[in-house]
Amino acid sequence: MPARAQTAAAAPASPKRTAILEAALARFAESGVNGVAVPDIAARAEVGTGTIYRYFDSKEALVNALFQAEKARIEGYLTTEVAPGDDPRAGFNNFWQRMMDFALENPRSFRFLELQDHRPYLDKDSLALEKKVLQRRVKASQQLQQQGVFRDDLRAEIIMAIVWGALVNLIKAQQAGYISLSESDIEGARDACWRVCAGH
Amino acid sequence: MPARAQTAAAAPASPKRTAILEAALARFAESGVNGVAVPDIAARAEVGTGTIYRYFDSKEALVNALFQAEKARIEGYLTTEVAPGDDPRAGFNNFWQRMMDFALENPRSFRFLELQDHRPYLDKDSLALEKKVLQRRVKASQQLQQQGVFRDDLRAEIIMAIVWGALVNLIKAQQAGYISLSESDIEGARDACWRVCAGH
Amino acid sequence: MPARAQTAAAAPASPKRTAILEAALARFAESGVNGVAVPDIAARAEVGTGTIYRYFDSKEALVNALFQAEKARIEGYLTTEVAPGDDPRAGFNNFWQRMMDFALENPRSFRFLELQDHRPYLDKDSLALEKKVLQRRVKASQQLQQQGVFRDDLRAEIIMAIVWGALVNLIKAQQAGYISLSESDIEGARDACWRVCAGH
Amino acid sequence: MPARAQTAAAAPASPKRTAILEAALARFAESGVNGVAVPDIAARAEVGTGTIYRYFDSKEALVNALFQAEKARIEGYLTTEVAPGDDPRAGFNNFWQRMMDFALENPRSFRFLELQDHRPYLDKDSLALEKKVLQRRVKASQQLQQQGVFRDDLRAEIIMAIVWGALVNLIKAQQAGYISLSESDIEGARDACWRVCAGH
DNA sequence: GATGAATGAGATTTCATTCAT
DNA sequence: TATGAATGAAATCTCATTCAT
Repeated sequence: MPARAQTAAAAPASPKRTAILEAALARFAESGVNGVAVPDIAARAEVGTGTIYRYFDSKEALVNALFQAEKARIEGYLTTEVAPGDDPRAGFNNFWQRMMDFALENPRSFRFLELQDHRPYLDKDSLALEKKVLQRRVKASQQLQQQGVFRDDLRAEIIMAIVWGALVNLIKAQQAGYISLSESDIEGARDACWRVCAGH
Repeated sequence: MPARAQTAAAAPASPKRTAILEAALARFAESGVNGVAVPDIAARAEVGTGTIYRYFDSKEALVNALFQAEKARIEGYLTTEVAPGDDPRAGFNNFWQRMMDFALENPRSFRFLELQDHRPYLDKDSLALEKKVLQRRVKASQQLQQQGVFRDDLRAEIIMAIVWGALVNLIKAQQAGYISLSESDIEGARDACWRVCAGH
Repeated sequence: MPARAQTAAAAPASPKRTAILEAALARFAESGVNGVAVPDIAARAEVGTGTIYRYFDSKEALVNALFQAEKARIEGYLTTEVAPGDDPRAGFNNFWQRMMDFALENPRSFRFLELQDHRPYLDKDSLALEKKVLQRRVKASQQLQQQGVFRDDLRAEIIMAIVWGALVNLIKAQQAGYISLSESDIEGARDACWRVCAGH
Repeated sequence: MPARAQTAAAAPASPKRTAILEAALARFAESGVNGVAVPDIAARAEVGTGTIYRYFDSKEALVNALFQAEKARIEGYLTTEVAPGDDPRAGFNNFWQRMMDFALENPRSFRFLELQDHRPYLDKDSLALEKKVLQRRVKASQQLQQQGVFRDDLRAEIIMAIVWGALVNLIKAQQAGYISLSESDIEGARDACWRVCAGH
């Protein structure tokens, strides 16, 4: 059996299960979790309504499984092994570009994760996962501070919150049609955020 | 205290109406728009269910009235007359502090506005108001660019999106309990964002 | 105190009471009893909602009072003293014309009485009144049979049901816009109904 | 037995759908459309409340479907092919008898159709159907006039309105318990109505 | 007496979930 | 295992009636 990216919950992959998760993502991204009825998802996944309940205990469970899967997906996309000698600035640029690429290639995933209406559905595991992901990012920032790359007059959590908030808001503004990001906009924003992180 | 903007919709204030809006804000901030039934709001406002429908045509209309009122409130809070000779850096610091104060004093308002699950309820007026508010902020940024205060190698929309996104995410992280912002955190974050805006 | 036409229930006349009954008639004729809310009637009568409940115990009581008043009105309109020597054919023509005139002059009264959606509201008194009115008409037919004017191979009730049904349906068809009744249509219909009643 | 007209709306028959329509007819005939709540119908049909909404978009849609079905049913019952050589008087007698039979066999259908409180619910299709049915009857009368069977000093619409009004009122009076129709009453009424139609 | 804002029981409708096939 | 028709609890909304002013 091939090694498989660990999905958050130990859940057997299967074509139907995958189809359901994809359909749910598509519909949730369009209309929000509350705006989508379970039979809608079934129709989009081309399975029977009851089949969804064979793979997920409830709509809530489906939302959580999807949340955890997408959270894992974006994390997998963003995470890179950093070798000791790598140029930190190039690493930051790389991270920035990956995130932009992810949002461009997976707009539905991005929308679903940033749409906040799944929040009342999230269970302990999902919330724990979210916390873990945040902590991992904070830890990375702290390392960069210790290496003298990031300025240390600002707590790592604060740096992270600023950069992540900026990044997410740029993408949301673009998806909402408020702005359109050119290559140079993206680079300019990236450099501006670098000024947030990096010392004088 | 900042000048208060005129309440968005031309609706006669009345104690019951006010109580309903307050109750709705409290409940929506807690559980999301979709997680709150109209009788819940009525109970919290200590009015009959039917009374809500005397003041608002529907739950949707209530959400829109609340959205517009809170949007106007935060705008009123943030907006200041800028005299030509004012120090731009002090103005930025002032803006930053006002926003932090607003979030501290009106956590429910902030949560409601940033909770995205009202989006499917928003009508043309609400969306237009949101756009107007954004445009006003962009215009302010453009002026600062023209005055040579903000760097001009980054479009004003981009600057705005970064700073606003950062600000909102800091507050959300605090409200979610992920971080706790001290005075110096707030000042540090403010200065970091100033580095986003201001030239070299 | 002036002599006053006996309203079915012993109810004190008063300007407000009259205004309420008129408003109710107007609105019921437009939208049906079920399609009209009590505050609508109050608005049309230019009185407070509560005032209606000073004059009538309930919406049901109002419907009954109106039913009885209008039933009495149409009866008063149709009833004539018949002197022994009067020409029976002229009497019939007269009755026919009165009914047509009534429907023309009081379209709302006619519509309300023929609209059937008040039926579930009617109380014992209203139903008794309706029965009494019918019996009076049957009795008149019987007298005409005894006088040899109406044919006696058909029970008086049957004759009445036919003529009244025809008359009402003609007026309803006109009010619904299905037909438009000219003078000669009315006379032709009258003569056709005379053929129902009169012998050989 | 008369040829049955195609069910008005192109809706797939199904046991549940049929049960719902039957239950609705029974309850509406008893208490009027406004006097019956949807769960009442569901209980009578022995289905869940939600099931009604699987088959009909709304209570209004259910009323219209029922109206159209019953209108089609009575039309199918009344309509016969007339061969050129048929005796017109026998045809009239036959029509009369069919209508009486229908009312006897389908008292609820008759009551529902004559109860006017469905009127505010009727949609364009239902009103168009009603008009079509009326026009068909008028046309039949006109043909009889052209054949010299019906007198031509009275417009066909007027003849129809009289005869139909008489017929309906007889049945209503019987259903209301005001009169009881014997065989000879029915024949006498029929012959009286023939005198309305037929010449000289 | 007159008012009309307030009420809450009850109506219509939705949708997450079940279960017979 | 897969299905989707059926369900009924719960949501939104209406309106006859009350009662403090």
